[in-house]
Amino acid sequence: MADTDPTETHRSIGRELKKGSLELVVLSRLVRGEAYGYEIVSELSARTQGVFDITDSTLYPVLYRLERAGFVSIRWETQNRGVPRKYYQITPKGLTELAALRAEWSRYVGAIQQLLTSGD
Amino acid sequence: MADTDPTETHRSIGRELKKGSLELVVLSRLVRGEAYGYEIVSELSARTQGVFDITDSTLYPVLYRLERAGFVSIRWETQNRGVPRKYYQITPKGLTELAALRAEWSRYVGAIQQLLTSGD
DNA sequence: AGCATATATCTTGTAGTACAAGGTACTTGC
DNA sequence: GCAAGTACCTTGTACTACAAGATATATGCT
Repeated sequence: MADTDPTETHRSIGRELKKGSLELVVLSRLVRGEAYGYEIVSELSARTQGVFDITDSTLYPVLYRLERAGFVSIRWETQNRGVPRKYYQITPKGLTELAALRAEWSRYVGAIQQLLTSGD
Repeated sequence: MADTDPTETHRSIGRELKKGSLELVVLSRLVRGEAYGYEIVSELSARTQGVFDITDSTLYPVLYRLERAGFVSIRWETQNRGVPRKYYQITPKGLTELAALRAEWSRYVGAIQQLLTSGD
């Protein structure tokens, strides 16, 4: 077993940081207007200069969760040219959730900031 | 199967938010001086007014990970009165890691902030 | 003495999650 | 024809926070 790799200290920090904030980010995007999955993936990476870099196999389960909870609604667009697209829109319930997530995020970031700058 | 609970939307948001930032928080605490597990648990909750609330069964695996990676060192203190305490100190390697985690955290928070305030 | 409570550590099992890897379907360019 | 890009979805894996429980020592109460 290759269990004693000295270089295997912290495989990927950012991976775990995304947990819990993905819903917030996606819902926040949908406030600006409807969008489809593939669009969101490439947009997030571009807008954050690659910091928030996710794959489609990460996003689709997120969208499915949001849909199942009633935070987004779906509209299929089978256009003449190209693969059919599944457009997602934020619902009133989703807007409420977004406000809660924003508050939670602020509280959490504030708490960590307080811990990091504890010059006590 | 109780799978269709309407009230089961987002069990606990904060739970997932902690992932990836626990190492940062713990190492940051140890810069102020050595501490033992039970102490850290109660201190974090108090310092953040209950926002960053973890249990000991969450912290101990974290400390074990940090120790295994060489980011903290251990000193047992078997005093006359009370249960023996396991004191943790941050190592030079841990200080380097802390700097990296701080940078990663800043980048990540900055990226999200940018996404949330995109008035475009 | 007996027993609950607080301190302090550790282990096991569970649910949730990001992501790699792969699959399907349609369209355009070579 | 066929590779590459777009766009969707599924399965399996590694990691994680945490509940639940176990263990040991000391103090307070009856």
